[in-house]
Amino acid sequence: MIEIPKTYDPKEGERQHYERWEARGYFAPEINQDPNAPMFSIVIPPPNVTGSLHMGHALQHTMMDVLARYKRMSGYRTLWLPGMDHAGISTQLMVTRDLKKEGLTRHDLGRDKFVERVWKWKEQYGGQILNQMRQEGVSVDWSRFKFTMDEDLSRAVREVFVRLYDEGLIYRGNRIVNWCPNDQTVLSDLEVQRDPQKGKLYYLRYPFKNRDGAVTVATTRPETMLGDTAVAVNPNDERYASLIGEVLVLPIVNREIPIVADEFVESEFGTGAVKVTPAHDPNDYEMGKRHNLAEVAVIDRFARMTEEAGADFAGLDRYKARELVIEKLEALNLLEKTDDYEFSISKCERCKTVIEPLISTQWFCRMDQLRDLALAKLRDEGKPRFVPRVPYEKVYADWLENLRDWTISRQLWWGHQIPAWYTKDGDVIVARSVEEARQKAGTDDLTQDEDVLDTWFSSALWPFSTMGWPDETEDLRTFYPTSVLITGRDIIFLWVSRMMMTGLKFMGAEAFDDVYVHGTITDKHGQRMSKTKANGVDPLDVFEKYGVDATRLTLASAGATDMRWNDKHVESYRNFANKIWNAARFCLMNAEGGDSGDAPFANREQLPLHDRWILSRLNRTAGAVKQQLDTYDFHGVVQTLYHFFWDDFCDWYIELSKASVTADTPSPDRSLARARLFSILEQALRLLHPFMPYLTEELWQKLPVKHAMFLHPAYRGAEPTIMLAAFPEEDAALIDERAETEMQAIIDLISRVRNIRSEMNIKPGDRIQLMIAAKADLQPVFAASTDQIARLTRAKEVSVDGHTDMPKASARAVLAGGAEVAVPLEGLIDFAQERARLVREKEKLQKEAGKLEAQLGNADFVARAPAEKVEELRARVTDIGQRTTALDQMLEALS
RNA sequence: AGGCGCGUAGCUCAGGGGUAGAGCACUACCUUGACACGGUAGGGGUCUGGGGUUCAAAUCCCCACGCGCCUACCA
Repeated sequence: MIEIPKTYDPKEGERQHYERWEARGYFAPEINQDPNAPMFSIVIPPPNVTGSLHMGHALQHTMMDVLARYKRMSGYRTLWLPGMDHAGISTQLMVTRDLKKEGLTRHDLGRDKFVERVWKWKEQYGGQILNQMRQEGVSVDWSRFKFTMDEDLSRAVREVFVRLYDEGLIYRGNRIVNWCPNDQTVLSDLEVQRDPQKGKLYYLRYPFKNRDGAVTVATTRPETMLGDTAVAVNPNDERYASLIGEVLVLPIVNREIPIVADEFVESEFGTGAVKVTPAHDPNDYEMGKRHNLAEVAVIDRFARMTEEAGADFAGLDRYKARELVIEKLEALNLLEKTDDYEFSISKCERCKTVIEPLISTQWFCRMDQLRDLALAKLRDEGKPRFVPRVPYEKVYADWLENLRDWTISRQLWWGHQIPAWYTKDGDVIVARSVEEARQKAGTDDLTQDEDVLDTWFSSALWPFSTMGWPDETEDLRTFYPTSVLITGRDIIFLWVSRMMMTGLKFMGAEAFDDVYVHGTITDKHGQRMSKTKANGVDPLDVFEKYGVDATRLTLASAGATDMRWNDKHVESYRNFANKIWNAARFCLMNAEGGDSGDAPFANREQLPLHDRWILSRLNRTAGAVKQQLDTYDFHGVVQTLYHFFWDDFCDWYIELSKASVTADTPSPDRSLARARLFSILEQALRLLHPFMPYLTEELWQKLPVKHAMFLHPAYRGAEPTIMLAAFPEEDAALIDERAETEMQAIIDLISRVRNIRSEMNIKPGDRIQLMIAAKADLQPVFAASTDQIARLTRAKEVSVDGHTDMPKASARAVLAGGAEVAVPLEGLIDFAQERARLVREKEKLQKEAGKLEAQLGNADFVARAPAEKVEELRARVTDIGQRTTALDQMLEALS
């Protein structure tokens, strides 16, 4: 007898097991000794160096770990590659904030010192998430850990940059961009968020130069009028048709500007005439290009007015300038009116500062060729396969279709400095290194471009840069393309699509076969968890309270849909973990003799029903689990495992085995029963392991079984651990329909008797007598199980025959299929109560029969529904009829 | 403004043309030799509303309402 505590304490094993797994190299693909093993690989979406573990991480890490462990146990050469992202802007902001506390700016330090400081910060605080990840139990290969700023990854970045530049896909240009006046850098469209905003719509009058009157334009940003170089109207707008080509005098600045015609203008909006500020609005910029308009920059990089805005304005903040413009226009009687107006405004995703569109020289990446590669892959091969396919495949494709050039330079110091150098004459040399640049330029007198690359540029190369590209490494040959990417929907554009494009371009193959897009964990009100709202739940707290395994089950069961977080969920899975613990506890308490014999389920035909049944259920479960894992049905697979373990194994199999297992005297039968119990438990633990790594390892190690025997052949010789044991596969030969049907009859019978006990208020300690009447086919089934039936219904006597004459004073029930059971209750039965119970029973049946008969009475149904459907209904009606008749007889007997 | 998703038991969610499901919560009984983080038996839903297709709709289609997300060049 092996004694373990009554309650599972998750903390005990968590650290210890993880350290052992890691130390022994179980996470590395090299543990697999089968040269022909199939491959499975995942690269982790690298968390930001500034980050700490949140629910989103815990969710996706759980899912990745489930898959990695499942595949590893199934004999796949499995690589889950971990890493971290340098997170350009976020990290630079973090360190800048630190400096501010010391009263310093980054400029006080200078670039080199600042970057040095960021590295130091990274060593000290960065990557705390990595230790938190260890707690989650993630089976990542830490020996392959990568950081996006590692030298090898930086080399890949430069290589890609040079190749794209040489092909003309990367270029430097002067264009309107999103500028963050706070972070002092350009941002890509994807790093800008649109927020609804309550503001005003100002109607400004611009007088004609050569005639009386004025044209009124509407704007939300009157301060930009100082930079206007035209007014545009729709060419089909009759109101303005005759005015096209006329000249207006821009108030305050007194610049002469033309009225131009452009399709872009919506006649219905405002006055149908639009002021055009090419230097400060993306649309106006495009219009300016179309009409050859001057670009007058009136706002600078600090969102202050420039000299160009005029002496009264120069140096003013953009919002102060707005007030002054309005003031001046009012004085000139050129402000027609002001309306309240709600619109959306672009903000910096990081610091929430309002973006200022500016014309600036930046590096851009042309996306057309890359986009076409990705679209062709999707169209021709259906790759990547999105799960769920709807809506993500369409979202992905639509975005690609409308892709515009990507602004890849950033005015930051933390990141990959752009591998471009300038000669004194201003020639641009793009090269892999300064040496190469010097060689190309023929001079040493070069200055490197100050800017760094968008963080997502290096992320885009992640699946192959981490595996050694541009070298042709063994890892690339083995693990690329990766098997699946697990990610949230917020980075499909920022990251997923870009990895796909660069993978196709530089590896000639998709970055991953499948993309699984998981749901979002929200707070109980359905709100996104966020730091600013302070509504987040810290996964580490949850681990502490309920254990890692329970948390993992909760997260896995969320699947692809959003889930409102509630500790109750984790609590129920904590209870499940405890249930598993105690089922094992029962087995271990009855361990003696259970380790005898390696094939406890031999001679299958002679096995007791419950043994054949549990084998069938186990194999069915294994089949379902495989099918569900292979289709990323995380929610489904958790349900499957939960119900198999709790309902089938605990509620029925253990209970049905108890008589044999707990027999007082040792016997071959007892040993065999114990061995069978261990066998099922052992396999169940293996099925559960990908989800509950700690608990299953803890228990598996305690089982009195020959552990090495269960290792997957690919790991033969390894120190036994459940994480390298073979994942149970369905053996179709062990699926036993007959056993399941017969077992169902017994379960029904027991449930009905228990129902009688409960409804008739029979005291738990009272032993009852059971009389079962069954047809010839079921008689032997019940007869063979009378001991177990007696045990589970607390009966002292069970008889089975064809048609017993039931005593009048008995509570009775009729089972599906026609078997009847009676519980004689001489002196105990309350006839009125029993009648009421039977009437309720009958009413239920009649309600169902009513529906069925109505359907069968419908000629159309009988004529058009599939014949087997009609047959099925008829059979059900017949069955209900028989049971009703039986109930009537019972009622009659009671009257 | 468009696109998409969702609306199922008090709560959180599965399911998805043919007998409405789970967990939690609730009721009653039970400390039965694994587990009260447990056992047994129950109660509870006209599957948001309205139309349509069909022999049959919670499920498919249309409309409405409510909620959420994404995309966007209406100043």
